[in-house]
Amino acid sequence: MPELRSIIGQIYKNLYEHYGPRGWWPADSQLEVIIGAILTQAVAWKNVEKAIENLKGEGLLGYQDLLDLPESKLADLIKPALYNRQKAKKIKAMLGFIELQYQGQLESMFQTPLEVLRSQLLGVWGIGPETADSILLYAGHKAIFVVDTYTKRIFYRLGLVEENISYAEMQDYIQAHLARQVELYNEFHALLVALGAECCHKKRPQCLKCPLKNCCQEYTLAGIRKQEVE
DNA sequence: GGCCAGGACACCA
DNA sequence: TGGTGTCATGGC
Repeated sequence: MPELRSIIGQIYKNLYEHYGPRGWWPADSQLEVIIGAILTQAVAWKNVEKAIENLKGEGLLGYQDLLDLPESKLADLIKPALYNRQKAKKIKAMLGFIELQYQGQLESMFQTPLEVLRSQLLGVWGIGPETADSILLYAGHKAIFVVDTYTKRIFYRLGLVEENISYAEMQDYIQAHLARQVELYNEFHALLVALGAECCHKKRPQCLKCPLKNCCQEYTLAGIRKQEVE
């Protein structure tokens, strides 16, 4: 266990003791991480698994296979992941970027300095901050924290941040309180997702089994009107 | 059968 | 800059 400080460290510790190591990202290759990061946009991971299985089942999760695959066929295969036509377009845009900028070489891409590559990724159509950071952390092993809906919701309900905190602010907050280590960022994000998926749903503000203990009581203290909770 | 699930983009004021 | 509509499947 790395040295931890502040309340963030305590949250990490509680979650780690409750869930154990998550072993993220659930993928067999860097390319699979990239595809999964796009597919999971606005969707729980369980929806993505079937789409990934479809691609694997057809033997189409290789770089050149995906590059050659017609967009419409790709859209059909990833249907279970929701917004499939848009996501097919996004995957194609990402592959086009890798092809054009790095001649299809992921190793070369991930040798690019973090801030430079992040900026490039954000320039690709369909790649926003969370998707870019997921790719950088989980495929590129770069020390950057991935913020998602769960992260904001959990820290808001703990009374630590504003409800409408921006992506960059939330990321700065975490990174300022947690040592810049790839393994730490990897595990913490995965643990927050585990908690979020289990009990911090949007319309279920109260949860009796939360391993963070009383975070939902804090939720009422964080400025939420009581009738919205009850 | 309705509702909800790890975003990102376009468009508008 | 911030709010809103759009995308559009599958499981509970």
